[in-house]
Amino acid sequence: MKNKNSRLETIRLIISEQDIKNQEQLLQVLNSRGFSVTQATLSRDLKKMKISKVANTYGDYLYVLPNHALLQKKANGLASEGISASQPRYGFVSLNFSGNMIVIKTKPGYASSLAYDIDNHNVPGVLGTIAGDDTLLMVLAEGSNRQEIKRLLEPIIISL
Amino acid sequence: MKNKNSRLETIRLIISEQDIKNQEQLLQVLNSRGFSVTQATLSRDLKKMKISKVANTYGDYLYVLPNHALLQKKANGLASEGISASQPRYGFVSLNFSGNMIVIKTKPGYASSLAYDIDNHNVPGVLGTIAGDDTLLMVLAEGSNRQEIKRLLEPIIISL
DNA sequence: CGCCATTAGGAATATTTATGCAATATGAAA
DNA sequence: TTTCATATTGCATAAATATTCCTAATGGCG
Repeated sequence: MKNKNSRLETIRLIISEQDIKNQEQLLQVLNSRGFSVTQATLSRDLKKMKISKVANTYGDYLYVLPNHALLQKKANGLASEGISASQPRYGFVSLNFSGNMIVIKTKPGYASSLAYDIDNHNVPGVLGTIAGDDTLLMVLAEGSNRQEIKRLLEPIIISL
Repeated sequence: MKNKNSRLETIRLIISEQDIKNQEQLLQVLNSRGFSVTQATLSRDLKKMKISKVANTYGDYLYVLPNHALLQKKANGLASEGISASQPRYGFVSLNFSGNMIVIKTKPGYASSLAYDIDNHNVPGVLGTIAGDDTLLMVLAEGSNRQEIKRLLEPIIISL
């Protein structure tokens, strides 16, 4: 049962882990993980997360997460002002500032969904994000206060 | 009326030129171009070409070609320090400076083709670009003049 | 030519997804 | 707490898309 956010997060995980070809199937999987909702709710959930169905090489249409990045990068920031998660969400690993940028490392595959969530929160001072597979690059507005941005990001990354 | 292949090609063209949100709408456009078919045929056509519907930044689900790089549209709008499209009809959404970088936001799927184009123009002062799905990051040479760079970029963005 | 296999496509229908409405829950403000 | 606003969700149904079934048209090939 749990709450909506954990359901959304679970949906993202399921979508990225296995081939889901319709909402009925997604419903089954969610049930097996303790979530009980109707197809109507799933339709709304998917729309909210901008999830869509695209064809794979075999022509099967499967649900996929949005904002899949085309590039992967590696970062090597310094860590004096970073965050380390106690109860990491989204496979969060680390966060470091470098110049007017933030580099967030995640477990493989998690970067884009975290980027999606950060984008959705419209954090002031964050001009944009680019996500690879396990690295998320955020560009900050000039004059941004690092502590302030960190304070705003922390609940998004860690909470729940 | 013509043959199937020219219809398929026309569909591809329409999809990449305008925002099509359902098969009914596509049907209208095809009619206006002299093709007369039913929704059933369109469904088959779209499947054959692996076309799918994905959400744009505003949450509207639109048909897109399987290869995002094929999306080529035109950009309009430009502005003061940065450039921003007040009513973004094309891929370009906004441009902002931050330190020695520029962040360009585009509609989903457009960033990489814009990056490609900018790279090809060898704009002096632009060291390199990296693109995600809807965000393009450009790294500028130190001491670059913003107005100068903007002046060089504008025609590229607008003429896309 | 006649015969068969293949392809294309319409009409009707099935399947899948989205939504209007109403009920309940949650949260904020007084 | 009470009240008002907003969010969440299910149910029923609408809308959108896919498919089944059938007919025609086409192209070898003997």
